[in-house]
Amino acid sequence: MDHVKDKKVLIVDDEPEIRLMIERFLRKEGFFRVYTAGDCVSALANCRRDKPDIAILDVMLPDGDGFSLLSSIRQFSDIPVLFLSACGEDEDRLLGLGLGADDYIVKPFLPRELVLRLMAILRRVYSSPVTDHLTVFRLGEKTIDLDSAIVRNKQEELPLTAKEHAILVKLYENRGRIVTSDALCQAVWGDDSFGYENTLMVHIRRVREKIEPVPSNPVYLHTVRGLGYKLLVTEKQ
Amino acid sequence: MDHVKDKKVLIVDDEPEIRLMIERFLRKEGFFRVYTAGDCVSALANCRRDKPDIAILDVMLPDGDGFSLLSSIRQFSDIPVLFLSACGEDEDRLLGLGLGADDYIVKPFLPRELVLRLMAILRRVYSSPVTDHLTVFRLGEKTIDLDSAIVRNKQEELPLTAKEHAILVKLYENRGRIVTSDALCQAVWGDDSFGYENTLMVHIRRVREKIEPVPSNPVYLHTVRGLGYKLLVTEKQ
DNA sequence: GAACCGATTTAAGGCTCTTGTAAGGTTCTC
DNA sequence: GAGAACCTTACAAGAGCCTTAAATCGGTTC
Repeated sequence: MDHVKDKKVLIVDDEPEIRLMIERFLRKEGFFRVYTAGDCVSALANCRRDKPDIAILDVMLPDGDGFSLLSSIRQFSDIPVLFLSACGEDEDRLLGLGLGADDYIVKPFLPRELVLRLMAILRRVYSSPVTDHLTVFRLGEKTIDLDSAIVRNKQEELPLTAKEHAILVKLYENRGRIVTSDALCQAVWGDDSFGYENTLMVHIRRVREKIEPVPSNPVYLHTVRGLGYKLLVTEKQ
Repeated sequence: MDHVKDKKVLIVDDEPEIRLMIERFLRKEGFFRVYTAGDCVSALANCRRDKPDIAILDVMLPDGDGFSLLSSIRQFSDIPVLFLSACGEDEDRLLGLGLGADDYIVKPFLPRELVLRLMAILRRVYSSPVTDHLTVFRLGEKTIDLDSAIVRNKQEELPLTAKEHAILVKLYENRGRIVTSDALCQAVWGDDSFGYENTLMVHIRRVREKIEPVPSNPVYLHTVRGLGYKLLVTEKQ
């Protein structure tokens, strides 16, 4: 359940020895998807291409500083970031944290501390209660397992399709509150989701077919006319 | 929209000056539920009683150290923890982070950095879409839940329609203040809302039907003749 | 590469409840 | 007491959602 070490890590530092040192240490600890970059340009390229789950940024880089790099990354990604800094300047720390960095380590540092902090961040960011163990819940007789996209009802197992699953995830993340059709479309089809309103209805119907006792008389997946849809989950499981 | 500063903060430090300094700074920043403790025993008691949302722990305490205190707290609570340490010993940092602390600050520190880190943690931990109910409040017997567009009264649940919901949201955003009919119309029908004054009245009546004990004698949704309407909310829930 | 199969989308007709309108009533203000 | 501001009620229309079936897409198998 602790897939922290499956995460992709990007290391950005201008000194090759440091890059290598960190990379070696991470790999020794069990991280196996480690990328490195020596400057802002290749770091940005990597972020777009490999979509790392976390980035370790040096403040000092040949073609700019880590802070402006972070700003650039933030244009298209909100991955957590850990800053490395040769100088322990308080101003730098504040700047980094203010920009939305998740942590700040001053060189020289213990590799072990870096790993601990890294894992602390990864756990925090990627193990939100919703995405972790809470994605199995019950609706009356049925058990909805979003981890494996299955609806269990006594013996039988109904698999959820991709769209059905996406809809239920979004609704479950906002269980108890209304989710607008727009928000649902966006969750399912991405930003360019205009025009899918009708399609959404059809999928909602399919979801109801699987999770509701009587699909035409929904008691869990409610329609709120003019506002959106709402998933009612009585108790946590 | 960012209810980070509504969170309860517990400060544990043996030096009263430091406690006071941090408390003052937090209050200045807008935190209004700040508790303090000078030793492990009272800190534990506070955790059980006031259930803080985050704790700032000093490592050195008169009746034990912060790490064992954290272990004790972890027996019954998984609130995020930020360590303060006079000594910048690497071993201590590792120990704290290994125990599941969320951050580690070395004295002396800038108060501003402490607040930034604190808020970073709070945002990370408590900003799951499910946990922050923004708009649930009570009016006498009834509970108005704007997240799910429902008025609860004992057993029964009265759903709000889209227009009713829009009106209540606008009024709630300006609770205690007068909202002009124009502003309400705009909130409900958009910029081109001229000519809906009468319609608004009808909807106001419908809202009153749902939230007022006696709709014809409103005590929560007041009319201010010549000016507009006003929602009276006694206390947050 | 053709045939198949499930998933997804499109489309069209149907239903229901929200909404806006309008008309008459009430209360406040000058 | 007259006019303005606001309330109340009922009802018709259509927006918004449902449902179903057929068409299309995308991947897999032979």
